[in-house]
Amino acid sequence: MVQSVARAIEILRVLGTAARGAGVTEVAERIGVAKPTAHALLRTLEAGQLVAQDSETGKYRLGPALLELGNAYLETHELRVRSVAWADGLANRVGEAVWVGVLSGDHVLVVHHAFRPEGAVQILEVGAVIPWHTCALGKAIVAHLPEADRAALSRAPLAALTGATRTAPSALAEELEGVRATGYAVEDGEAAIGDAGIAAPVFDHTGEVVGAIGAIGPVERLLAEETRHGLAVAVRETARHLSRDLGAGRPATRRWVAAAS
Amino acid sequence: MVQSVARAIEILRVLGTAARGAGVTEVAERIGVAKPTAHALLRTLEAGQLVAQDSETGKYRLGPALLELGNAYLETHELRVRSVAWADGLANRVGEAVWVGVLSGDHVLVVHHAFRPEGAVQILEVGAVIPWHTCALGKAIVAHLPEADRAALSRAPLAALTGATRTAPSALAEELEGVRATGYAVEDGEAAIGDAGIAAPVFDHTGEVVGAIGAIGPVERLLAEETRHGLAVAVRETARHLSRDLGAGRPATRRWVAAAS
DNA sequence: TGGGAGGTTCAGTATTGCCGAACGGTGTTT
DNA sequence: AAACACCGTTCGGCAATACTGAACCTCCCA
Repeated sequence: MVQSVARAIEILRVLGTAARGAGVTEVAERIGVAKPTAHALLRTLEAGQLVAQDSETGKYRLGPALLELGNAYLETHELRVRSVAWADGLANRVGEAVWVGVLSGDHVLVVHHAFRPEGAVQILEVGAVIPWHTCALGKAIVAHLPEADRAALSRAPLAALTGATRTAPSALAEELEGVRATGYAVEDGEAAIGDAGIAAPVFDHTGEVVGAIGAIGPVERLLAEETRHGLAVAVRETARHLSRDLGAGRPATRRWVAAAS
Repeated sequence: MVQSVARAIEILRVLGTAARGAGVTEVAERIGVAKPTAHALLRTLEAGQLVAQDSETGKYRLGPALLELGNAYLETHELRVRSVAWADGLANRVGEAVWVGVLSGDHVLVVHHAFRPEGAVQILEVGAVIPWHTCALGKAIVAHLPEADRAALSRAPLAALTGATRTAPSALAEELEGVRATGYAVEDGEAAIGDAGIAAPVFDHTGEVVGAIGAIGPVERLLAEETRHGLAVAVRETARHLSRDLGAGRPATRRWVAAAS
């Protein structure tokens, strides 16, 4: 482990959460180093355009190179690249916005967002992060993780974002069991009031979950009795096709192939 | 300057250009360090999720945290935040896609993309980078940079992306003069054949250029004699309003206010 | 005009990161 | 089938390198 690099990464995290930027002194305090140390690290990051210094206030903020690197991450991301066509198709088929997400720590990271076909103004959510237990994507992924990983994630303290958020490990374990049985996960206002989601897991050629794909929208449209089932089927089918694209099929996931063909 | 951090940043750059990821040995060679050194740096970056290791091939690629940080950069970016509403308005007014960009080194970085209103499938270009001299956004920005910066950028070797790309410093200097005179810049198939752009500079409260906003689309629609002028006016007006939003007005940029009001 | 806060520079010290050599695994060649 | 070559990884010792305390400068505020 390289100490200075670890500290530099901490600095990026600090600047990412400090909306208006942060000064050398503040950064030094937050990461627990002397002021000149923080300064040297910041200058190095600045040279690489990972942070930028406000010419007036002297405060530091995140830099443009991060956006470039984030974009490069997306372009080299196997799941994301393959999912674009499938996500657009699904969005057109069900008439809702579609998200593709991966697990990053204990959060879900949205790596693709296909807009709702006849949508008005919609904001792009690529790059957004959501606690795994509050969204359908997260539950679909975690339900299919190896036992050990799943247990670790369920043990950690789970925040309640709305009154509907489930935080009890036992209730979640039960719900994940249901996800494995039906092949899809549902969220009903657990991350934001009124928003719902239906998502299914995506596997790669080793048979491990690599992410999930799902539809997002208002509770009224997504979870209405008459549409809900059809939507779940469409999402699940798309997830299977996408998994096949990624090479899933033979070893641990034969059942998917059998069901899809 | 912290050596190890600078090297870590180099590694990110290397991984960003290596489409299929890179191994320890390759990374070590590219940045000119011993194999164990590269390994230690990679492990540290991996702990911070800035890179991820492929569990099978052992190769390293960029990690999800970069997308999160890139997103955080966008959300704290003054110009980007303020431009969202103006860009959408402009896109609706002129019926074309609208980009907002900033200068990052000698490239333009797209920080916002408003889709064309009645557009079919459009891919999102946020995070994309384009050489400054091949796009309208870049020319609009560079034309209004301080003399010294402008000279430095024009001196550097300029790549030709299409047959229409202007690379001669003298021709560019003349064009930039024209940009300053008219208040907007034009691109005609200089980055990609058939694509055109019209952009105007955006200033902040200090009177310095911070970026540019412009319309993008096929040459036939954008540069047709009958629409071209109206489009230029709309773009320029939007840029002025956006500049005012950022506090531009009194000191060095009085002329903009006078013209706009 | 004085005080204080914040960003920046400097020089010394020992902590820390770097390298050479060696290990274990995998895929390829002979 | 055995030997080879390649790659990611680990270890230990040396010294280069990065961290710290103290001081400087500038700007802002009282």
